Amino acid sequence: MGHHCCSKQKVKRGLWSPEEDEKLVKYITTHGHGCWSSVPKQAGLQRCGKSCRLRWINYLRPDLKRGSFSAQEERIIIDVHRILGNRWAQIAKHLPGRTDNEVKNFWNSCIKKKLIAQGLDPKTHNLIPTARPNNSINSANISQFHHPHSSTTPFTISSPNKSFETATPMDMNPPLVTVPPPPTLPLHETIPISTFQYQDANVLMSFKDQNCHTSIDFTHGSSSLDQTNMSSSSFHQPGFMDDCMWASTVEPLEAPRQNEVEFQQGQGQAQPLACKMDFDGPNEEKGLEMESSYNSSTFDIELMESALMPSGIFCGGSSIEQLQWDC
DNA sequence: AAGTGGCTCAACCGCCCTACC
DNA sequence: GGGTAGGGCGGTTGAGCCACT
Repeated sequence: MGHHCCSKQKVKRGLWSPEEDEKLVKYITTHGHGCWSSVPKQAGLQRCGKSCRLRWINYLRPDLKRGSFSAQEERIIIDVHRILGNRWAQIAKHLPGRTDNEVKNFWNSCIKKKLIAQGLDPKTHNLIPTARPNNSINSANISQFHHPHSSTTPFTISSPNKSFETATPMDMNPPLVTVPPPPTLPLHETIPISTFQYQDANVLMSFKDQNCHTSIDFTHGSSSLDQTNMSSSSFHQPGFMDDCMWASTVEPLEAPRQNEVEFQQGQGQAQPLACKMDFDGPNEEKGLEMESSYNSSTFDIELMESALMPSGIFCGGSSIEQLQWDC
């Protein structure tokens, strides 16, 4: 059964011929697509509007990048997928010229198998407990383990707080730096996550916790990230929240100021929470502190710095910090 | 040469969301 | 509020290709 937009008329299905492609390209480049359901008729095609849309988006668009994925693109897909999961359209937005379909196919045909071969669960990116990776992995080489696809990856575990680099053997969740719990676990703890340079950067954070209450303080040199534009309600909804964009404005202030964001999740299953914050501003050093109170058994924090740049995302040296507490 | 199985990827399917009436 | 259309997106399918037997 076809889509309701094309159920009324006879439509052709299957592969597109060069003639059909030519008709569609000619029409859209001169008229634009407008309403897709009217495109086939206007362009003289016996196709469903939806099919035209798909053909244009996935194949005929002039800004598409053809050819195989680069190592950097592969790394980006893996890193973003680890946070967002199978949200191909979202992942594809980080790869100029690539479509969600392309990313999805590449994942299913290539990356997924690579991860499995390395003993990693492609869904969680964690080590499969019973799996034995094909290649032996040195547990001390955390950065290499986490990003096995690129020796030149910009991601390094290089927290300014050296204690975070003291990792325990990676027998449970190898993609994360596991921090041994302190002898007496404090209910509240302030953790300096990282200090980094940024330029028009995003910070993408995900939380996977149980009954966790977290607040994050941003300090920003002589200016501040204004909290007033934040949609606070969306921060409290369970599940992934990549769309709760915090469109902060950076306003110069006379004195450093802190902003606090609170995340709270109710009882129940651990769920991934993610938020994305956009920062506009010049290169400046910014401190980021996280204060958390928790009573869960596991609490993962992941920070990723990226930059929206035409050549791709993710810039910076110590651009990712990952911590895990095992209480 | 023919058959088979695995792989890739373009295209479709079905569901969901939003806008509009 | 309910129905409908259009668009977006993730999952799935299947044609075509290739390597192997």
